[in-house]
Amino acid sequence: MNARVQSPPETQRPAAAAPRDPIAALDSVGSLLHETLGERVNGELRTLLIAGRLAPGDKLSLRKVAEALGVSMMPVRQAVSRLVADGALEVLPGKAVHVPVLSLAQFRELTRLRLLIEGYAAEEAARIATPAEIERIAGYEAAFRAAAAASPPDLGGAVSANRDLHFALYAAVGMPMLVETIERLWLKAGPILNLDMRAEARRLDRGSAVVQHALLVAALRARDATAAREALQSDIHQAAEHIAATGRLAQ
Amino acid sequence: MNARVQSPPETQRPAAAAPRDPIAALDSVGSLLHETLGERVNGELRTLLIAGRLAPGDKLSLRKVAEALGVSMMPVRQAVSRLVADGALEVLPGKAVHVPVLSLAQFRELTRLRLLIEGYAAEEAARIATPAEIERIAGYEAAFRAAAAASPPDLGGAVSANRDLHFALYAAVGMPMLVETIERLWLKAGPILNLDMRAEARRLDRGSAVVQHALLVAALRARDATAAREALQSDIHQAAEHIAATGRLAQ
DNA sequence: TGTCGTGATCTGTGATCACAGTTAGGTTGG
DNA sequence: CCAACCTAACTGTGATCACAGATCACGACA
Repeated sequence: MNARVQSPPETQRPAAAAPRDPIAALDSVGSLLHETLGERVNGELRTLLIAGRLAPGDKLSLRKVAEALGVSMMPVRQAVSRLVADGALEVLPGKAVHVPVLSLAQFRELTRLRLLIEGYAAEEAARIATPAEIERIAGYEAAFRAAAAASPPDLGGAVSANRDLHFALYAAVGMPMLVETIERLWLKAGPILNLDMRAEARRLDRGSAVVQHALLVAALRARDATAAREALQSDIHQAAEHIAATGRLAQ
Repeated sequence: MNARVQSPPETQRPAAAAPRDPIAALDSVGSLLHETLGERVNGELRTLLIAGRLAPGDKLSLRKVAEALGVSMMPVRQAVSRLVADGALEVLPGKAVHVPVLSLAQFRELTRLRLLIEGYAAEEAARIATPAEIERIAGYEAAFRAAAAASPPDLGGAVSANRDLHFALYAAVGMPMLVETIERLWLKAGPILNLDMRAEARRLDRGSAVVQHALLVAALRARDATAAREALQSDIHQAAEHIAATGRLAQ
């Protein structure tokens, strides 16, 4: 059933006398196009969830999703399994898989975790992000501001820019597992947060997110870790308070 | 493909005139025995990983695992899918699924995340754990100490007691998503940490874990959040340094 | 003796079918 | 007109089969 660590990888290709062999140049590509169908479906559903295109309580049928995406039921099953493991989807025995409906307590817990982990990420990013990464983040900040200021507000664009802004920040920390952890939290929060942002222009008009994003970028440029953390935490906190106030949560 | 939020759940059972029906008392149980085969396999593999019974680099075959557990390949596929989503297993196209071999950098990142999140959990637990929960944790601490002091040391018992101790602490915080997040980190770290603890008695002899565990329990009883966090972080830090010193990590 | 080629075997992936349980809609009886 | 039942459709789960790619070992050639 199991075997100990096999031969080390450096013995894979025999040492050739040629200074440059074309084989070695080829095997760097090709790793990306080996994307399995299940992973593609997984990415598709993941995007829908984070973007708030799937609302809490929405029901999905494996067969319907499979038909809509032009694949069989198997890849969908694999994708849904992974999302259920992440808590992004739920499946009760005998019932259809559905997007979980968070209770107020669960949403509050989710927000506490986001404040802790994403706050830490902002702190670290302010310390070690490269100038290029900071400017990239600033670009998304500008895009978000523009989407919010447009009339009528570009809600879909704001959702995308907001996501890009945050994850560019987290990626700048250089901790892939941290990014994965945060993405898991977004998968759970996305359906509520972004469905709301997509539905209501008021939150964008008030501009609290715009303000905090600007403060964040300024803190990054000033290498002020504390200010960066506080700006990001304020962004999360204010959005969460807005959601909690709508009373759209269960219980 | 999707439908809006359906009828609220309070309409599920028609309002009966009877003050107490035995049916309502029964449907609280039964959720546990409705365990699918895939979940059982998932739990089985998860236990093996956290306990360090599967070493980094170990290869698993879907068919072999299925045969060993007496089920078909399908439940194993589902379980492996979930564990791959958690990063606890890896599957390269065309190759067998295997336990990931962490690089030193990845292990350091994992440790940083554990210090942040589990440290936070210890802090909160010191604040809100009930006396009963603290005594439960103290019981596991005693079991760990006894396993470490035995001659020869009860390595398997120490691994179990250590796991029970930590997760009793985290459960006391009352944040299920926090526990899930931590469990995901343990799934990745377990194969290295506990394989080592299982193999080498020296770490138990030196007793650094015993000391930190005792400090942790004392801090919990004193409601000293800072001391609890520091004791837990020292426990994690010292174990991680020990692992890093062995040089068993890749690259 | 060393090295390359080649075929059998094993790998995960995907599709299709069968089944038990639930859901929803239509119909019947009051 | 309303409620209860009953049937037909739909749900996820599990099993079985087919397939392309990778691995490994044996054998032939230099």
